[in-house]
Amino acid sequence: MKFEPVTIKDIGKALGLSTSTVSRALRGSYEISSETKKLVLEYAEKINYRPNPIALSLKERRNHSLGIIVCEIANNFFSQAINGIESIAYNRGYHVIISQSHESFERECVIVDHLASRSVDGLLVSVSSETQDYTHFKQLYEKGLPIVFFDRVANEIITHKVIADNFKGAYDATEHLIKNGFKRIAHITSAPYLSISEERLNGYKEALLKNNIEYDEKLVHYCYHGGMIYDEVEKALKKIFELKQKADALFTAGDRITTTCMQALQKLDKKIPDDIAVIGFTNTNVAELFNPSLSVVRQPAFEIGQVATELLISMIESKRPVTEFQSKALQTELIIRDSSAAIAKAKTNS
Amino acid sequence: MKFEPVTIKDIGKALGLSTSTVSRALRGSYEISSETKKLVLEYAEKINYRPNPIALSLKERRNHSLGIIVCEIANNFFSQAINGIESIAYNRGYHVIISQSHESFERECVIVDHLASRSVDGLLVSVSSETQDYTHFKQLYEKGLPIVFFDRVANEIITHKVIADNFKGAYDATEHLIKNGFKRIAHITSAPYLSISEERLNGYKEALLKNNIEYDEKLVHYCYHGGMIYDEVEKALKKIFELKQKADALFTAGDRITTTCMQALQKLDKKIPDDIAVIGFTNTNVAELFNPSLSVVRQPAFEIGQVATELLISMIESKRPVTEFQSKALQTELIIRDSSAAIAKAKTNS
DNA sequence: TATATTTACGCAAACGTTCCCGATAACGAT
DNA sequence: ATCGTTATCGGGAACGTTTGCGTAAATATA
Repeated sequence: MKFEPVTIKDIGKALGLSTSTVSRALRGSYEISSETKKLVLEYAEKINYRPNPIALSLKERRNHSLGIIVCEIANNFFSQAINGIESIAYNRGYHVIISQSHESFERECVIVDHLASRSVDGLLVSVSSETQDYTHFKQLYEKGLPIVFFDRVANEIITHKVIADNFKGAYDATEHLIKNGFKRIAHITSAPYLSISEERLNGYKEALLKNNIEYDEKLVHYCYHGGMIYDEVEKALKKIFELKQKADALFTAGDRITTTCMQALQKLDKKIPDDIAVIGFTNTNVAELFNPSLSVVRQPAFEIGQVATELLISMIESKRPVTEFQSKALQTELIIRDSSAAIAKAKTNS
Repeated sequence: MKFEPVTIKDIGKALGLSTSTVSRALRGSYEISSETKKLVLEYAEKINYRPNPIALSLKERRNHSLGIIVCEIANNFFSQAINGIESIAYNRGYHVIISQSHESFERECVIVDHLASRSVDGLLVSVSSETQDYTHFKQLYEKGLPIVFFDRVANEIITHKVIADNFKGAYDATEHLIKNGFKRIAHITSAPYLSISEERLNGYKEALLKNNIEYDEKLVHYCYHGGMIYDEVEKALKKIFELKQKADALFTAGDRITTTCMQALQKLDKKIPDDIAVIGFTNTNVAELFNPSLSVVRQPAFEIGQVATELLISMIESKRPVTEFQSKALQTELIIRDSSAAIAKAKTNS
């Protein structure tokens, strides 16, 4: 099928004008007589003329579109972040092109190559859980393609970064468990080299330290696929339950990891919070419907998307090369529900 | 910031060749000597040349990109459908541009206008819950822009359509409730003029009819914003509970409506399934974590996205105008859990 | 009346690519 | 020696738009 749109040339031919005159008339240039302008405008309206954005892109060497790279759309945090991105982008006249790495480094490379070869003006990136090497981003970035990282950032690339305050979120969650009497707190997180994993692990450690609980690395497990693979999560949980010194609580770091853990715990027939208390990073909006209702660390995903997009667009539209970069950390929200409630035994201790 | 990419012209200049020769060499044309080819290829590789997709689009008058219009990404059904769309699109060399109508007719019109003005080769659409007028689609479609509808379709436009078998899905869900002893089955659905609402309502009615239960329109409520507005859902529920002849079960038609209903029921302190049994259309993957675990009608969202995309691409790439159109209905899956369990009282009846 | 200024428009280049036409040279066939 | 082939490459138009420059006519100024 072919889609035959009307061009500025067609208008010129129909009205006996040159393309330049038509172009200027449409843009309201002062050097076109008002009658001609009116003529052109009316005719353009009549035949429903729309300028060809591709031709414009070629001419202006930009696209008015932003590329987004995330691991997965079907993830509460990212879908909310994308909403934030979109809300800003559309107001500023930018399209948004979303790609999913599906937590694969290889796919991420392909996407970056594909996307960035001049079909977008800038990139909003949350790296895949497999990504340890950032040269594919670095190359483009050094060539002048604006990139802003959010959530999972590449620390070695000097640009704007927008994250949740993962350290504090993890600290608060862990301390909340401690305050409720739990002492053996397991931690299941994503790949260790991810920025978010490190930040959250540090928050977890710091809370233990401040409360005089020894850090035990046997309680920490990494899911290299960010919770996307059920077996990986179940294995981690099983190891935790096999410990001689039993764990009494679990802090999960990641949207997908949290929900997958809940599923695995259900399958393993563990009672929450009696067998194990749970709190986790997640942006699901149905946490209160869970059995038991789920305590969560909620990230300001929408705002993160917004802030990142504003920074990216400011980079794109900046005349001079940008030299000052921001790293923003937005506050998380600790929402206490039943899954982390102090158990009877623990309560008597407090 | 500016992004200065290397062009075919740069290669030509560096190698003392014309742009045409370089172009042909890169495409492996037979009329270029193998030495020249090798020279060009190696140099292109060295400086990491990438063809400018915008220039190609202008020349070939196509974009290799598909526009997606859905109400909301943060919706299990749509995010899964988009995954299906993407899986096909990327394999066929198409980009995907996602836009959200947020259930607003006005926004939908703006998006269609913006997207379709030649920045995409085709459109995959699930209309907003406010949409009753399809002229914005019809205009573009008649001009030759390929459009495939999925989920919420525009029946008056003759093109490919891909949906779940909503009639059967609703029929099965309703009949399941009836078989479990429920007789006063309420139905909360989206806007009445949406294709999915009508199809699901008909399935619901048919199941009642086949089982000799009178249809009572007082039991049916429409949420014109597809469950996105909490109050709308709560109001519908309250009306149902105010009925003299009490409802004993609820069948919800829509991802967002189902989860919002669950939240409202919790807030209204209703016990499921004792006060009211629940089954609903939803693609959430945490239904078994709910309290109680939620019985659902699950749509093959991923496959719907895939099939729709294949049909769209076949339209785009068809040489001759397409005249034969398909309407595919994929089977839903009924997953029984506790929220629709026969209650003790009902059980004795059976 | 001669010149300067304004008004209103057209020409053509440019963005990066492809591809139709030629053009040139080498070479074998006549 | 002439011609037709073949191999190899370049010129230039085209895709749709913007924009610097040129220029004709109309008007104002001297």
